[in-house]
Amino acid sequence: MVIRQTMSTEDYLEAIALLANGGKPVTVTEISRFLGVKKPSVTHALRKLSAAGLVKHERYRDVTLSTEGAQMAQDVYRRHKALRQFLREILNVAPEVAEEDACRMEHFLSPVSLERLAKFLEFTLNSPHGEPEWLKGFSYYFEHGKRDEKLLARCRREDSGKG
Amino acid sequence: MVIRQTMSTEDYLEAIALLANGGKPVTVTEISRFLGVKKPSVTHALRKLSAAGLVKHERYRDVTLSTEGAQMAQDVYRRHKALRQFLREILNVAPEVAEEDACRMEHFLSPVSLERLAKFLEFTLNSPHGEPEWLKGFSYYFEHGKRDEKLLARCRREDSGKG
DNA sequence: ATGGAGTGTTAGCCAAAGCTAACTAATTCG
DNA sequence: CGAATTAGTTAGCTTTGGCTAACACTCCAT
Repeated sequence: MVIRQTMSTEDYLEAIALLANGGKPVTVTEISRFLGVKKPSVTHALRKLSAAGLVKHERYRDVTLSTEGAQMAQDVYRRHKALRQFLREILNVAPEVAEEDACRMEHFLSPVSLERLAKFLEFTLNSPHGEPEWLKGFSYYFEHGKRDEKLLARCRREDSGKG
Repeated sequence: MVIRQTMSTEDYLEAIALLANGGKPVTVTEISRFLGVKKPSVTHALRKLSAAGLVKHERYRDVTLSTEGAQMAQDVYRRHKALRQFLREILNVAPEVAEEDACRMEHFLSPVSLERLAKFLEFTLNSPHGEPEWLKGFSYYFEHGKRDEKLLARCRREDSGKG
Protein backbone atom coordinates (compact mmCIF):
# COMPACT_ATOMS: atom_id res chain seq x y z
CA MET A 1 0.00 0.00 0.00
CA VAL A 2 0.86 3.66 -0.25
CA ILE A 3 3.43 5.47 1.88
CA ARG A 4 2.17 8.98 2.31
CA GLN A 5 4.88 11.64 2.08
CA THR A 6 2.54 14.57 1.94
CA MET A 7 0.57 15.97 4.82
CA SER A 8 -2.98 17.16 4.62
CA THR A 9 -4.65 20.06 6.33
CA GLU A 10 -6.07 17.56 8.77
CA ASP A 11 -2.65 16.30 9.75
CA TYR A 12 -1.58 19.80 10.68
CA LEU A 13 -4.72 20.45 12.67
CA GLU A 14 -4.40 17.18 14.51
CA ALA A 15 -0.74 17.81 15.26
CA ILE A 16 -1.45 21.28 16.59
CA ALA A 17 -4.24 19.99 18.80
CA LEU A 18 -2.06 17.24 20.22
CA LEU A 19 0.85 19.58 20.87
CA ALA A 20 -1.47 22.12 22.46
CA ASN A 21 -2.65 19.45 24.86
CA GLY A 22 0.92 19.16 26.06
CA GLY A 23 0.41 22.55 27.72
CA LYS A 24 3.34 24.37 26.12
CA PRO A 25 2.74 26.94 23.39
CA VAL A 26 2.77 25.38 19.94
CA THR A 27 5.64 26.47 17.72
CA VAL A 28 6.54 25.99 14.09
CA THR A 29 9.58 23.99 15.11
CA GLU A 30 7.55 21.57 17.14
CA ILE A 31 4.97 21.02 14.45
CA SER A 32 7.82 20.49 12.04
CA ARG A 33 9.43 17.90 14.30
CA PHE A 34 6.15 16.20 15.04
CA LEU A 35 5.17 15.75 11.43
CA GLY A 36 8.66 15.13 10.11
CA VAL A 37 8.49 18.06 7.74
CA LYS A 38 10.76 21.08 7.28
CA LYS A 39 9.90 24.38 8.88
CA PRO A 40 9.12 26.28 5.69
CA SER A 41 6.53 23.65 4.90
CA VAL A 42 4.89 24.36 8.22
CA THR A 43 4.87 28.11 7.64
CA HIS A 44 3.40 27.46 4.24
CA ALA A 45 0.68 25.22 5.66
CA LEU A 46 -0.09 27.69 8.43
CA ARG A 47 -0.70 30.43 5.91
CA LYS A 48 -3.38 28.31 4.31
CA LEU A 49 -4.91 27.20 7.58
CA SER A 50 -4.91 30.77 8.76
CA ALA A 51 -6.59 31.98 5.59
CA ALA A 52 -9.19 29.27 6.07
CA GLY A 53 -9.82 30.53 9.59
CA LEU A 54 -8.78 27.26 11.19
CA VAL A 55 -5.74 28.58 12.98
CA LYS A 56 -4.63 31.80 14.62
CA HIS A 57 -1.08 32.73 13.79
CA GLU A 58 0.81 36.00 13.64
CA ARG A 59 4.26 36.07 12.09
CA TYR A 60 6.94 34.84 14.47
CA ARG A 61 4.36 33.99 17.09
CA ASP A 62 2.86 30.83 18.52
CA VAL A 63 0.07 28.91 16.90
CA THR A 64 -3.40 28.29 18.28
CA LEU A 65 -6.46 26.67 16.81
CA SER A 66 -9.59 28.64 16.12
CA THR A 67 -12.88 27.22 17.33
CA GLU A 68 -13.57 25.61 13.97
CA GLY A 69 -10.00 24.39 13.73
CA ALA A 70 -10.25 22.76 17.13
CA GLN A 71 -13.52 21.18 16.09
CA MET A 72 -11.99 19.75 12.94
CA ALA A 73 -8.97 18.52 14.82
CA GLN A 74 -11.20 16.79 17.28
CA ASP A 75 -13.13 15.11 14.49
CA VAL A 76 -9.95 13.78 12.96
CA TYR A 77 -8.72 12.59 16.29
CA ARG A 78 -11.98 10.84 17.02
CA ARG A 79 -11.63 8.90 13.79
CA HIS A 80 -8.02 8.18 14.63
CA LYS A 81 -8.87 6.80 18.03
CA ALA A 82 -11.74 4.68 16.82
CA LEU A 83 -9.68 3.10 14.06
CA ARG A 84 -6.72 2.52 16.31
CA GLN A 85 -8.84 0.98 19.00
CA PHE A 86 -10.55 -1.29 16.52
CA LEU A 87 -7.26 -2.48 15.11
CA ARG A 88 -5.69 -3.00 18.49
CA GLU A 89 -8.46 -4.28 20.65
CA ILE A 90 -10.66 -6.15 18.23
CA LEU A 91 -8.23 -7.30 15.59
CA ASN A 92 -5.32 -7.48 18.02
CA VAL A 93 -2.92 -5.76 15.65
CA ALA A 94 0.42 -4.67 17.14
CA PRO A 95 0.21 -1.17 18.64
CA GLU A 96 2.71 0.46 16.28
CA VAL A 97 1.03 -0.96 13.21
CA ALA A 98 -2.39 0.02 14.51
CA GLU A 99 -1.12 3.53 15.07
CA GLU A 100 0.32 3.83 11.58
CA ASP A 101 -2.74 2.43 9.87
CA ALA A 102 -5.02 4.68 11.90
CA CYS A 103 -2.89 7.70 10.99
CA ARG A 104 -3.33 7.00 7.33
CA MET A 105 -6.96 5.94 7.32
CA GLU A 106 -8.26 8.58 9.71
CA HIS A 107 -8.83 11.03 6.87
CA PHE A 108 -11.20 8.80 5.01
CA LEU A 109 -13.83 7.48 7.36
CA SER A 110 -17.24 9.05 6.75
CA PRO A 111 -19.25 10.39 9.68
CA VAL A 112 -21.77 7.57 9.33
CA SER A 113 -19.15 4.87 9.43
CA LEU A 114 -17.37 6.55 12.32
CA GLU A 115 -20.55 6.66 14.33
CA ARG A 116 -21.13 2.98 13.77
CA LEU A 117 -17.57 1.99 14.45
CA ALA A 118 -17.62 3.92 17.70
CA LYS A 119 -20.84 2.24 18.76
CA PHE A 120 -19.43 -1.11 17.83
CA LEU A 121 -16.40 -0.53 20.03
CA GLU A 122 -18.56 0.70 22.85
CA PHE A 123 -20.80 -2.33 22.52
CA THR A 124 -17.92 -4.74 22.43
CA LEU A 125 -15.45 -3.30 24.88
CA ASN A 126 -17.93 -2.16 27.51
CA SER A 127 -19.62 -5.51 27.58
CA PRO A 128 -21.15 -5.98 31.02
CA HIS A 129 -19.44 -9.33 31.57
CA GLY A 130 -15.91 -8.47 30.51
CA GLU A 131 -14.42 -9.53 27.18
CA PRO A 132 -17.18 -11.16 25.17
CA GLU A 133 -16.96 -14.85 24.39
CA TRP A 134 -16.99 -14.29 20.67
CA LEU A 135 -13.92 -12.06 20.88
CA LYS A 136 -12.05 -14.78 22.72
CA GLY A 137 -13.37 -17.12 20.10
CA PHE A 138 -11.91 -14.95 17.38
CA SER A 139 -8.50 -14.84 19.08
CA TYR A 140 -8.54 -18.62 19.19
CA TYR A 141 -9.63 -18.81 15.56
CA PHE A 142 -6.92 -16.46 14.47
CA GLU A 143 -4.20 -18.28 16.34
CA HIS A 144 -5.23 -21.82 15.61
CA GLY A 145 -6.81 -21.40 12.21
CA LYS A 146 -9.97 -23.15 13.41
CA ARG A 147 -12.81 -22.57 15.80
CA ASP A 148 -12.55 -23.51 19.45
CA GLU A 149 -14.27 -26.90 19.91
CA LYS A 150 -15.34 -26.09 23.43
CA LEU A 151 -17.22 -22.99 22.35
CA LEU A 152 -18.76 -24.77 19.40
CA ALA A 153 -19.96 -27.54 21.67
CA ARG A 154 -21.60 -25.05 23.96
CA CYS A 155 -23.33 -23.36 21.02
CA ARG A 156 -24.65 -26.68 19.89
CA ARG A 157 -26.15 -27.32 23.33
CA GLU A 158 -27.83 -23.92 23.19
CA ASP A 159 -29.12 -24.51 19.70
CA SER A 160 -30.73 -27.79 20.65
CA GLY A 161 -32.11 -26.20 23.79
CA LYS A 162 -33.81 -23.55 21.67
CA GLY A 163 -35.13 -25.84 18.92
CA MET B 1 -13.01 14.36 6.13
CA VAL B 2 -11.05 14.68 2.91
CA ILE B 3 -12.52 14.44 -0.59
CA ARG B 4 -9.85 12.93 -2.75
CA GLN B 5 -9.62 14.50 -6.19
CA THR B 6 -6.37 12.87 -7.15
CA MET B 7 -5.94 9.27 -8.12
CA SER B 8 -3.08 7.10 -7.08
CA THR B 9 -1.22 4.46 -9.00
CA GLU B 10 -3.29 1.92 -7.14
CA ASP B 11 -6.55 3.43 -8.35
CA TYR B 12 -5.43 3.05 -11.94
CA LEU B 13 -4.31 -0.52 -11.43
CA GLU B 14 -7.54 -1.45 -9.71
CA ALA B 15 -9.61 0.21 -12.41
CA ILE B 16 -7.71 -1.58 -15.17
CA ALA B 17 -8.12 -4.90 -13.43
CA LEU B 18 -11.85 -4.40 -12.97
CA LEU B 19 -12.35 -3.30 -16.56
CA ALA B 20 -10.27 -6.21 -17.82
CA ASN B 21 -12.58 -8.56 -15.95
CA GLY B 22 -15.40 -7.23 -18.08
CA GLY B 23 -13.88 -9.17 -20.98
CA LYS B 24 -13.53 -6.25 -23.40
CA PRO B 25 -10.12 -4.73 -24.13
CA VAL B 26 -9.28 -1.90 -21.76
CA THR B 27 -9.04 1.52 -23.39
CA VAL B 28 -7.93 4.94 -22.25
CA THR B 29 -11.46 6.22 -22.69
CA GLU B 30 -12.92 3.59 -20.42
CA ILE B 31 -10.38 4.12 -17.70
CA SER B 32 -11.06 7.81 -17.98
CA ARG B 33 -14.81 7.30 -17.63
CA PHE B 34 -14.41 4.82 -14.82
CA LEU B 35 -12.22 7.05 -12.70
CA GLY B 36 -13.90 10.32 -13.63
CA VAL B 37 -10.68 11.78 -14.97
CA LYS B 38 -9.84 13.30 -18.37
CA LYS B 39 -8.11 11.24 -20.99
CA PRO B 40 -4.78 13.06 -20.94
CA SER B 41 -4.57 12.27 -17.26
CA VAL B 42 -4.93 8.61 -18.08
CA THR B 43 -2.25 8.73 -20.77
CA HIS B 44 -0.03 10.48 -18.28
CA ALA B 45 -0.66 7.87 -15.61
CA LEU B 46 -0.13 5.03 -18.05
CA ARG B 47 3.27 6.37 -18.97
CA LYS B 48 4.29 6.13 -15.34
CA LEU B 49 2.74 2.73 -14.79
CA SER B 50 4.37 1.49 -17.95
CA ALA B 51 7.76 2.81 -16.87
CA ALA B 52 7.27 1.03 -13.57
CA GLY B 53 6.56 -2.20 -15.42
CA LEU B 54 3.06 -2.50 -13.99
CA VAL B 55 1.23 -2.11 -17.27
CA LYS B 56 1.78 -2.98 -20.92
CA HIS B 57 0.78 -0.21 -23.26
CA GLU B 58 1.87 0.80 -26.76
CA ARG B 59 0.79 4.16 -28.10
CA TYR B 60 -2.77 4.15 -29.41
CA ARG B 61 -3.26 0.56 -28.28
CA ASP B 62 -5.15 -1.20 -25.52
CA VAL B 63 -3.91 -1.54 -21.99
CA THR B 64 -3.07 -4.72 -20.13
CA LEU B 65 -1.59 -5.36 -16.73
CA SER B 66 1.80 -6.97 -16.32
CA THR B 67 2.11 -9.84 -13.88
CA GLU B 68 3.25 -7.52 -11.10
CA GLY B 69 0.59 -5.01 -12.01
CA ALA B 70 -2.10 -7.64 -11.77
CA GLN B 71 -0.69 -8.74 -8.44
CA MET B 72 -0.78 -5.22 -7.07
CA ALA B 73 -4.28 -4.67 -8.39
CA GLN B 74 -5.42 -7.80 -6.69
CA ASP B 75 -3.90 -6.70 -3.41
CA VAL B 76 -5.71 -3.39 -3.57
CA TYR B 77 -8.94 -5.07 -4.43
CA ARG B 78 -8.58 -7.50 -1.57
CA ARG B 79 -8.27 -4.59 0.83
CA HIS B 80 -11.18 -2.90 -0.84
CA LYS B 81 -13.40 -5.94 -0.46
CA ALA B 82 -12.47 -6.57 3.13
CA LEU B 83 -13.14 -3.00 4.17
CA ARG B 84 -16.39 -2.82 2.27
CA GLN B 85 -17.60 -6.07 3.70
CA PHE B 86 -16.72 -5.01 7.21
CA LEU B 87 -18.56 -1.72 6.82
CA ARG B 88 -21.59 -3.31 5.26
CA GLU B 89 -22.01 -6.59 7.00
CA ILE B 90 -20.63 -5.89 10.44
CA LEU B 91 -21.30 -2.21 10.92
CA ASN B 92 -24.36 -2.25 8.69
CA VAL B 93 -23.34 0.91 6.84
CA ALA B 94 -25.35 1.74 3.71
CA PRO B 95 -23.86 0.10 0.59
CA GLU B 96 -22.98 3.33 -1.21
CA VAL B 97 -21.25 4.79 1.82
CA ALA B 98 -19.43 1.54 2.48
CA GLU B 99 -18.24 1.55 -1.11
CA GLU B 100 -16.98 5.12 -0.94
CA ASP B 101 -15.21 4.67 2.36
CA ALA B 102 -13.63 1.45 1.17
CA CYS B 103 -12.44 3.18 -2.01
CA ARG B 104 -10.66 5.80 0.01
CA MET B 105 -9.27 3.63 2.78
CA GLU B 106 -8.17 0.71 0.63
CA HIS B 107 -4.78 2.29 0.02
CA PHE B 108 -3.83 2.48 3.64
CA LEU B 109 -4.45 -0.86 5.27
CA SER B 110 -1.23 -2.68 6.10
CA PRO B 111 -0.83 -6.34 5.17
CA VAL B 112 -0.97 -7.37 8.82
CA SER B 113 -4.22 -5.53 9.46
CA LEU B 114 -5.70 -6.82 6.24
CA GLU B 115 -4.93 -10.37 7.19
CA ARG B 116 -6.61 -9.94 10.53
CA LEU B 117 -9.59 -8.13 9.16
CA ALA B 118 -10.10 -10.87 6.59
CA LYS B 119 -9.92 -13.55 9.28
CA PHE B 120 -12.32 -11.59 11.41
CA LEU B 121 -14.84 -11.45 8.60
CA GLU B 122 -14.37 -15.11 7.87
CA PHE B 123 -14.84 -15.97 11.53
CA THR B 124 -17.92 -13.83 11.87
CA LEU B 125 -19.71 -14.32 8.60
CA ASN B 126 -19.04 -18.03 8.17
CA SER B 127 -20.22 -18.79 11.64
CA PRO B 128 -21.50 -22.39 11.68
CA HIS B 129 -24.86 -21.39 13.16
CA GLY B 130 -25.77 -18.43 10.96
CA GLU B 131 -25.46 -14.84 12.06
CA PRO B 132 -23.83 -14.84 15.50
CA GLU B 133 -25.86 -13.72 18.50
CA TRP B 134 -23.48 -10.89 19.31
CA LEU B 135 -23.93 -9.37 15.88
CA LYS B 136 -27.68 -9.36 16.35
CA GLY B 137 -27.01 -7.91 19.77
CA PHE B 138 -25.01 -5.11 18.21
CA SER B 139 -27.79 -4.30 15.74
CA TYR B 140 -30.16 -4.03 18.64
CA TYR B 141 -27.71 -1.92 20.59
CA PHE B 142 -27.18 0.42 17.68
CA GLU B 143 -30.86 0.87 16.98
CA HIS B 144 -32.12 1.14 20.55
CA GLY B 145 -29.11 2.72 22.22
CA LYS B 146 -29.06 -0.01 24.83
CA ARG B 147 -28.40 -3.71 25.13
CA ASP B 148 -31.08 -6.27 24.51
CA GLU B 149 -32.49 -7.34 27.89
CA LYS B 150 -33.28 -10.82 26.66
CA LEU B 151 -29.71 -11.48 25.63
CA LEU B 152 -28.36 -9.98 28.83
CA ALA B 153 -30.64 -12.21 30.87
CA ARG B 154 -29.40 -15.27 29.03
CA CYS B 155 -25.79 -14.25 29.62
CA ARG B 156 -26.48 -13.86 33.30
CA ARG B 157 -27.87 -17.39 33.44
CA GLU B 158 -24.75 -18.70 31.73
CA ASP B 159 -22.50 -16.74 34.04
CA SER B 160 -24.11 -18.16 37.13
CA GLY B 161 -24.07 -21.63 35.60
CA LYS B 162 -20.29 -21.31 35.15
CA GLY B 163 -19.51 -19.78 38.57
C1' DA C 1 21.76 47.32 25.25
C1' DT C 2 23.21 44.42 22.17
C1' DG C 3 25.02 40.35 19.62
C1' DG C 4 24.45 35.74 18.61
C1' DA C 5 21.79 31.37 18.81
C1' DG C 6 17.94 29.73 17.55
C1' DT C 7 13.34 30.32 15.49
C1' DG C 8 10.49 31.72 11.67
C1' DT C 9 9.84 33.48 6.97
C1' DT C 10 10.61 34.36 2.09
C1' DA C 11 11.95 33.27 -2.46
C1' DG C 12 12.40 30.15 -5.66
C1' DC C 13 12.73 25.48 -7.11
C1' DC C 14 10.78 20.46 -7.90
C1' DA C 15 7.42 16.65 -8.57
C1' DA C 16 2.86 14.78 -8.94
C1' DA C 17 -1.59 14.86 -10.91
C1' DG C 18 -4.92 17.30 -12.62
C1' DC C 19 -6.74 20.26 -16.68
C1' DT C 20 -7.60 22.42 -21.71
C1' DA C 21 -6.42 23.09 -26.43
C1' DA C 22 -4.51 21.41 -30.27
C1' DC C 23 -2.69 17.72 -32.70
C1' DT C 24 -2.17 12.81 -34.64
C1' DA C 25 -3.53 8.06 -35.34
C1' DA C 26 -7.10 4.63 -36.11
C1' DT C 27 -11.35 3.21 -37.64
C1' DT C 28 -15.62 3.33 -39.80
C1' DC C 29 -18.81 4.34 -43.34
C1' DG C 30 -20.52 6.31 -47.64
C1' DC D 1 -10.79 4.55 -51.09
C1' DG D 2 -10.89 8.46 -48.61
C1' DA D 3 -13.24 11.66 -45.47
C1' DA D 4 -15.22 12.11 -41.06
C1' DT D 5 -15.53 10.59 -36.47
C1' DT D 6 -13.56 8.80 -32.56
C1' DA D 7 -9.63 7.65 -29.72
C1' DG D 8 -5.26 8.80 -27.95
C1' DT D 9 -1.35 11.93 -27.34
C1' DT D 10 1.37 16.11 -26.64
C1' DA D 11 2.28 20.59 -24.96
C1' DG D 12 1.83 23.60 -21.67
C1' DC D 13 -0.50 25.48 -17.68
C1' DT D 14 -2.34 25.10 -12.52
C1' DT D 15 -2.36 23.59 -7.83
C1' DT D 16 -0.52 21.45 -3.88
C1' DG D 17 2.90 20.41 -0.83
C1' DG D 18 7.26 19.35 -0.36
C1' DC D 19 12.48 21.15 -0.36
C1' DT D 20 16.95 24.37 0.22
C1' DA D 21 19.22 28.67 0.78
C1' DA D 22 19.16 32.94 2.41
C1' DC D 23 17.18 36.40 5.07
C1' DA D 24 14.57 38.43 9.33
C1' DC D 25 13.06 38.45 13.83
C1' DT D 26 13.32 37.29 19.05
C1' DC D 27 15.19 37.02 23.15
C1' DC D 28 18.51 35.65 26.40
C1' DA D 29 23.04 36.40 28.28
C1' DT D 30 26.64 38.97 28.67
